[in-house]
Amino acid sequence: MERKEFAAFYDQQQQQQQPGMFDMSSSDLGFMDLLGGQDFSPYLYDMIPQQQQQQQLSSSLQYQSPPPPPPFSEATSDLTNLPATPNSDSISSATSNEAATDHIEHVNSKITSKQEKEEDDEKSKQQSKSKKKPLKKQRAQRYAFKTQSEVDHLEDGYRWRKYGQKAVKNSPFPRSYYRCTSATCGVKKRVERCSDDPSMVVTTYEGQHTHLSPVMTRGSSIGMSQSSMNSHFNNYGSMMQNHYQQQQLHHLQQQQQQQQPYMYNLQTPGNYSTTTTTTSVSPSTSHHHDQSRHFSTSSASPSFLRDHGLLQDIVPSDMRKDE
DNA sequence: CGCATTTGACCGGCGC
DNA sequence: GCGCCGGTCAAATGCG
Repeated sequence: MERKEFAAFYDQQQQQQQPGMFDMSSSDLGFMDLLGGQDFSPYLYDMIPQQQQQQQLSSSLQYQSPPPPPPFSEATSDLTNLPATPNSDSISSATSNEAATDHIEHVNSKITSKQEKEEDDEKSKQQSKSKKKPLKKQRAQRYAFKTQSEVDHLEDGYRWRKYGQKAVKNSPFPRSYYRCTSATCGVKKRVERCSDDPSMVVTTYEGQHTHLSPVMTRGSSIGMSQSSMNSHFNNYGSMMQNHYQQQQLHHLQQQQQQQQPYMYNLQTPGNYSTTTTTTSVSPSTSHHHDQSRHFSTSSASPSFLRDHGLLQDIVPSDMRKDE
């Protein structure tokens, strides 16, 4: 249900047409595909159960969650160069409709060309803007997070410089563009508020940091003790790194098995939480597929993927004592 | 003073 | 070719 909402939201954001047209399975596909399926970018986003959301909203919780920083480039290795994921034909089997798929592919190609252009532009500018050959360049990896938050720009441990803001079509909320302030790091992120649900903030990361988070080496500024913040981000960073590797691993397995997308849940309980839960969620609320297939939560999975509640996200698996 | 933000201009892709 | 749109630039401004 939540994913459907998000897919519809994204659809509106992108094209303002056919809202609510996707069914569950195509929604899942659509989102994954739109945002990163082609270049094998795992997309993480919030999938808070609706009941829980409503509870949070009605109780007017000051609910903020720092979106997790993308993994460092070292963590991805050459797995990022995997071939494009063939998704539309293999996943949209059950109830997806072709119009949605076409639309998704269209938008996806749009994104591709845009990104290629941006990267080309950046290169050509750096090289004294002489001639620019449209070299095929690999897309930067992108990660989208949907987060319930009252503030637009969430702390994630990195320092960002805002370089633009644009009005979003059919949305009263603007989209902000940020770049990582680190000189050698070209990571960007976009932050926009969901027009359908103003309490939700969509953060899209593009690229991977080539450096450690500043809060790993310095203090933080969001009301935590330095030790707890360092602990949080260190653990979290390593978790995400592991997580990311696992995603890629499982993606490979999934491609071989059934090429199913996987979904994650990112949500943060509590006020300006210092914890972020990342749990596996079966795609399409798993109508017709073996849940363990999408994200190996079974015994075959690493221990950090087992359900330890919040603990699994805060304490690295090798520091926990599994009962 | 150095850095971050704001904001209008600009650019290129795309659809008509 | 034109207009729309998403994304970026960069000068002006703000702030500690």
